[in-house]
Amino acid sequence: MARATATPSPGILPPDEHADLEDFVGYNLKRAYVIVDADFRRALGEDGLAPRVFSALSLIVHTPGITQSDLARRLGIERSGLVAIADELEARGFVMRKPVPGDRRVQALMPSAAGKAAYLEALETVRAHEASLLASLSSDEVETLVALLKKIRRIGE
Amino acid sequence: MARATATPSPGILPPDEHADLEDFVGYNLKRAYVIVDADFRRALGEDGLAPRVFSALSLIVHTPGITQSDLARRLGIERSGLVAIADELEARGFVMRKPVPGDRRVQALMPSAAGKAAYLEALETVRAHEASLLASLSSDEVETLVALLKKIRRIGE
DNA sequence: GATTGATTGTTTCAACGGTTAACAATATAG
DNA sequence: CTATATTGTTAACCGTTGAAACAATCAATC
Repeated sequence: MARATATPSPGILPPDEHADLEDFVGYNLKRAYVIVDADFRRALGEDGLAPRVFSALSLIVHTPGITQSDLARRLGIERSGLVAIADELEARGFVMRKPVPGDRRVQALMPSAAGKAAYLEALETVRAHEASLLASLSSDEVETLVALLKKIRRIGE
Repeated sequence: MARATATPSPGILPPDEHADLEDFVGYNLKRAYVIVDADFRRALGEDGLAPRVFSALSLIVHTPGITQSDLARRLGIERSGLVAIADELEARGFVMRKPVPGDRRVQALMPSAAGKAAYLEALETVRAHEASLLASLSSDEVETLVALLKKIRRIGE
């Protein structure tokens, strides 16, 4: 732990090195994210749903008829970025773009039966893999971790 | 919050919806990471150090003479990806590639005085911004968050 | 009812971060 | 000496994201 005292270079390094890279939330967040993200992709396989596609499908299944703009807002991305996601979901036959009577601009995203089934299956797979990956954490730890992450999320409006 | 009961579609949705998207560690990790990452870049400005460059510089300052391969391992990326980072650091005059007597393959990464100064300044900036961003979390909460994230990091070897 | 201003979905373009695969130079083990 | 491994590097590629523009459509205001 003590390394500043042995530094041969001029004393530019401050005595209070309390805020190392290892102590930054951002750095640890990134490193942890990379690990969990990789596990997710491993879980859903080579040509399975990517994380963002899974997230979109989840919201569509839970909120049938949601608009692309609304979905983008909910996911925190631009609506231009959501087009490719909706395209993929539609190409897989999991989601349909249905015109809305009142407003001819929007197209409601409706999950198909196959979409719902695929979602539930992926859900179970992801859940199992995440639980297995995080086996070294107690359920209490996971709970507080999620709570703290949600607290950070709440900062971004 | 009760939405399954009002779903007009056939009862494919299971009664135990405990594992929603919002409860996944991966999803919350990603969302929180995006927020903190954006704050980091905002803090260091348009043409400031990118997170990964800052991380690399930090390790070089704390471990003068570190090898590119070692640095890549420490950062959890491929050594091919580190070339661009080292290039940028060298172009900014923050780091020098110094040949090592014993082994003519490796080049030790040495921080310049400007590099050390730039690091310390960036360090302070990032620290202040992160503290301000996470003001809604107590120092205890930040501490446990970092501890939990490190626990996840430890999973990836 | 015509005009102004927003909103929606979309395309195109660029940037970034990262990986893989190859390569020459060099080092190490058998 | 010969095989094997490692280092730094380049080149090509992929996934994610944002920015900017656009036509179609809606809402509000005169």
